Amino acid sequence: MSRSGNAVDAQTILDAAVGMLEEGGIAGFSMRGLADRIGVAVTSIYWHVGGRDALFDSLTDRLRDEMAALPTDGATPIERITALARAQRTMLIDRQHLLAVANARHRARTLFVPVQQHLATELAGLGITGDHAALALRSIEVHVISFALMQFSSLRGDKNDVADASAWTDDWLDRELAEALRSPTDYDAVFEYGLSALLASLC
Amino acid sequence: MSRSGNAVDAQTILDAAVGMLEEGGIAGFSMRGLADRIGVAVTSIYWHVGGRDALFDSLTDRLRDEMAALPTDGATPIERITALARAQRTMLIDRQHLLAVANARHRARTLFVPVQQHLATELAGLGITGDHAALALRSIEVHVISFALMQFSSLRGDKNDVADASAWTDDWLDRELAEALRSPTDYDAVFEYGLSALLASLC
DNA sequence: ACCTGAACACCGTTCAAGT
DNA sequence: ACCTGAACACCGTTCAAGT
Repeated sequence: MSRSGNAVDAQTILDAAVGMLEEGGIAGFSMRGLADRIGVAVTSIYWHVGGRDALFDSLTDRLRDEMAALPTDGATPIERITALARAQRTMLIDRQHLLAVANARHRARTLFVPVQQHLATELAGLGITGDHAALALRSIEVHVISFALMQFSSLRGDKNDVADASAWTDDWLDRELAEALRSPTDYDAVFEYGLSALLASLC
Repeated sequence: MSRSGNAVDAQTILDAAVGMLEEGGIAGFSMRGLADRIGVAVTSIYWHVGGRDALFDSLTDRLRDEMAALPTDGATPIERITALARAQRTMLIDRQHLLAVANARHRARTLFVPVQQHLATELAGLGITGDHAALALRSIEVHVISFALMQFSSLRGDKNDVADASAWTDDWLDRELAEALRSPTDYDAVFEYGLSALLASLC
């Protein structure tokens, strides 16, 4: 419908898929809708990129490759690790819907791969190697990715935050705590809190 | 099909839904399939519990209520917090599919509600109150839940662990680290590592 | 090599009709 | 009050047929 030239290749299809996902999320995505958006029969998508699963896998691979260029500046190893974790988190939140796509394919952790080697180098700079390095690396990995995953998920259902919070009446043990728990979660603060706890345990 | 008596009420339907989810996961669940399993017309489910979303919400509420009875033994506040976090994590892994259901409704964090008050009490015992307590509480919350969510998701796509690991050749900077990263993630160890880092930052 | 339409086997949901 | 069948508007995927 929306296209005039007929240069339909895998890249064009993937680009259109990203656009569609950014507009309506994973719930708003369908093979048929994607075909309409490109102006082609559904079946032609199957020829170029395969089915839904294959398409989602390709999008995941694309996002993973984009993650290779994340900035890693900072004076000390700890600062560089922090910067890397923050930058990746920002990018994942930015690309919420693609993260959801990776997760739908159970491949969210794949997105961490390009960061692993950088992180291993920084850990080595701190004298952390072997099993300990592997543990630290994976802790940071899970913290960054699962956190983004959950934040994304929570933002979509923000009414629940309020509903659940109604359980916190003021006459409960700590008025300031009750107050804080009644307002929506400050994900940035919670992320930083967990990250610095993880990094502190390294030294 | 499978029932003879005709006592079809909301509870029976929810129980059957849990059974169906345990067998085939969220992907294997459908309203029509559930109706067949009970031996009733699909539309009768709509009368008793509402549509798919309402049904999933009810299952989430049920699981949330079950979380109220988690054991909290330990000599010190830190030990009791640790025990609580571990017990909840074990239960979430046990009920993987129901956790996935809650997540599909963007209500995974709801599952933490029954634990919140216990945790707040223990934090108060450590002299932690107000905003700091809120931050600590939510850090533990996100750690427990998002971790279980991700572990569940990863286990379903375990082939990726191997595929991604192929990037780790031995001639890379740290042989022992490469070795460790090539084998599948020990989620228990990573969970404990992150949890103790969080708790250490409390004191 | 590329694109198509038709068909298959599914979905969730609504609603008028039954008892 | 409870349950039904029919119908609507969707899905993803396959495959033989076209050019």
